[in-house]
Amino acid sequence: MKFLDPTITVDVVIFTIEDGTLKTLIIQRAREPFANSPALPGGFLLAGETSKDAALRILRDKAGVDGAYLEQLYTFDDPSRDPRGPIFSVTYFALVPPGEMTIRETEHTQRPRLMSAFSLPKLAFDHNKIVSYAIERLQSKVEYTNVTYSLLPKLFTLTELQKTYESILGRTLDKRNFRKKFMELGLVEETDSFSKGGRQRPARLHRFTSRKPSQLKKFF
Amino acid sequence: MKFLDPTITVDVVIFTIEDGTLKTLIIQRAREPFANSPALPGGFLLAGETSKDAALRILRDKAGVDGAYLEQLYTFDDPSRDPRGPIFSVTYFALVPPGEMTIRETEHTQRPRLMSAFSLPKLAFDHNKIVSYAIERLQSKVEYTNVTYSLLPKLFTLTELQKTYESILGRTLDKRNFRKKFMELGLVEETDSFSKGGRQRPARLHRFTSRKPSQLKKFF
DNA sequence: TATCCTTAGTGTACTAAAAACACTAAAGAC
DNA sequence: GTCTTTAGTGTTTTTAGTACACTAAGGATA
Repeated sequence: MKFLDPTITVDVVIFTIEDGTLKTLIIQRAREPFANSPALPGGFLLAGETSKDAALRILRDKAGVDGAYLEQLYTFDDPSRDPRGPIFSVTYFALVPPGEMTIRETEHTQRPRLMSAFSLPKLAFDHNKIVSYAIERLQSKVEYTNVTYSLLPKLFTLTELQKTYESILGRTLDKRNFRKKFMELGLVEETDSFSKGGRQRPARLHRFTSRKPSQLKKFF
Repeated sequence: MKFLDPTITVDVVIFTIEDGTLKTLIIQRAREPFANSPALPGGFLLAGETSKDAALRILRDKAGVDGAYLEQLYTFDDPSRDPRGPIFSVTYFALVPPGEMTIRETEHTQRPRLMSAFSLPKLAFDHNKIVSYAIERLQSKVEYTNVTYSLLPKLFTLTELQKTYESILGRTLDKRNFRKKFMELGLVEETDSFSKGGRQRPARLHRFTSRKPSQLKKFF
């Protein structure tokens, strides 16, 4: 009876909102296999690291982000997923507020960029599957929890909040019902500040009453 | 830069219903670490196996079950979870209809038995955490999908169906509302058979209209 | 400085789903 | 034949969800 310890990698789906669209950080692989293919940021586990440590390291190195929301997604281990042999990928997804990423090239990754999560090109390995899985998870999370606080700046307008939901769920929501829900549930509260710089009526800025994950009965 | 490939184990939370209670298969470890402690059935990955293969093998070897519902849960890798060092556990949960298990001892496991999932003793490693996680997942699955077909025999009474839900959710449900929901959603259908042997009015036996997983809008 | 354009902000009426609730039916035990 | 036990069945009330249209305020422009 032979035991096998497959190699372990960690891949991270890093979501953010840009131009009202849900986007994911995609890099271009510098090396084989799948050299020059677009792929998720990821890498091998280093000695002494947990998978979460590795995910945090990838977030820091490739996106310049500390303290983002991070959640384990699934472990992919189909033997055909990597031509080099059986390689387990423990996957995570991260949520980063708009504009907080500092995208950096590294030795093995080129041309890191944000791409629309819903219309990605063919990615290396089984990375398209991983992204689909992450979107699915994000969509259901967003309907039953307050995680969106980690996709928005500290202060935001209710329209920005709504657009964030719409860009994740892929459908439009009713403005009045949306606001009613949030105010009734006490998830957000008014501040005394207003948005500036638009060429229209300024919008009141709001903040989340809590920036800790919490489960909710219902949502949309 | 050193890469590390931690050892990979697979642990399985095997649920079934016995005496109207949600139970889990628990074994007693024959060896260190945690010799003689109760624990989840599990083991190391064999050469060429995926984690799912290993979970199916464990189900077959320890519970004598083929073709049960099986779903990956989470990958636990806290460095302190195993005194031997960093060992990743890819965990699964399985659903087995009542009476379909053939519990077997194996070389490394003694006294396999079903125990109430909600009142387990202290288990080896982080196995209590794994069970909590599995219960949580099962509870939410049961509210939004038809997975319970895999916890019931082909033919069952509506009372058995309701008791299954109640034992998983840990609360009682209204008989009329429960039946209405199932019939309206078309999840179960009547058969011409009736339960026998009770000392009361026989109950009509029902079956699921479909035994494939499907998502539902709402439930309980 | 008046008008226009754009986004902000607000409440009510209708519809659908969930929850609460109590009696009759049929079999076996005694 | 009576008692005990579980099976089986609809309606009403309550709650949550959905649909919907106008006024407000600032910047741009003529």
